[in-house]
Amino acid sequence: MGQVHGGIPAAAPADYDVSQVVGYVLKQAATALRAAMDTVLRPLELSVPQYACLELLDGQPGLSNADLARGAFVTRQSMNGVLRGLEERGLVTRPSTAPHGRALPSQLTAAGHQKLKIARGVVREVEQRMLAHLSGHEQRRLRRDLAKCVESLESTT
Amino acid sequence: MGQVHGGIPAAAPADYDVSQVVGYVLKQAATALRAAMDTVLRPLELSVPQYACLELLDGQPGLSNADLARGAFVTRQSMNGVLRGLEERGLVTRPSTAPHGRALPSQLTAAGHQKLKIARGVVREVEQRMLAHLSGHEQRRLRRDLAKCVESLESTT
DNA sequence: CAGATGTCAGAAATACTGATATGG
DNA sequence: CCCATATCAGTAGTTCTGACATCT
Repeated sequence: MGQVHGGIPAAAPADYDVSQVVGYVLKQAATALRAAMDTVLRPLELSVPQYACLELLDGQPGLSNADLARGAFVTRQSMNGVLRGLEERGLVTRPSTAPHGRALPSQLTAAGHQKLKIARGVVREVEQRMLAHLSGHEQRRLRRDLAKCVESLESTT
Repeated sequence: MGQVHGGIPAAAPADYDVSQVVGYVLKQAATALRAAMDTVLRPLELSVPQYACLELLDGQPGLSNADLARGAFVTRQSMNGVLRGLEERGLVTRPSTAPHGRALPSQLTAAGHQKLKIARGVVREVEQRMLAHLSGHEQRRLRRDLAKCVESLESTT
């Protein structure tokens, strides 16, 4: 029936085409990336937040639940569930008592590192497919422009 | 405690900084935009999917539920709920019987147009804030690059 | 028949809100 | 006191999955 994407609307006045709005395309890209990551991570029994959690812990061991939640763009409650799942499967360890404040610094186990290594491989393939038609320079430029958008949004929010 | 964003990790080997990955920044930007839109739409009693629905129906009157779901990047089930909410509030009309196939083409009411006019204003402000530090050329370039990413992801999926 | 659509149902993950308690 | 953290509870919106009927 009706076509959402692409060219010329049927009977609409050409005053405002949503698909030409940067924010719309941004959402579209993020959704497509999420779906693609989900597809390749599913065989590994990893959700996107779970993968993000492993990646964050690899880069910065000892992050707290709140840190991980911010880094994976989910709530603390959701990250708590994610962390428990990873802990049950032996990919992550958490101390039962807080060594310093209330924060429980998590760590990757050997199995966690191994799992991440595989996951990172398939996710990198997705990323490379996404950026296939962009040169190295264009990729860095895109990352920089997106970072500018984030900075602008977070400044006066 | 630990810092996720920004500079140099504390004790980690500098082999893979997640915050430098395009996909990560893409997700970050989409999340920030979503949050900002949510903030300004809340006083209007509109969720982001509801606003997207109004915007899509304004651009292409008569879109079906499935069309709207694809355009707003939600499932048909979710869009069904969104549509019912908008219908109850008199912003959208849907025929009770399908004029052609099974599709029920929705339309904006006068109240819907009025609501959209206000919502579009505040959303545009958010968008402009997001793009404040990008020139017109850079904005078009960003949109084009993001569209390339979408195309690449959707091609071989 | 295949394909798209609308609808319903259940399970799961997530978000939002509020509350409580602990530690810096 | 203020703030960040961890945790629990309830509500709600969303996704996913599967299923079924209708129409082209």
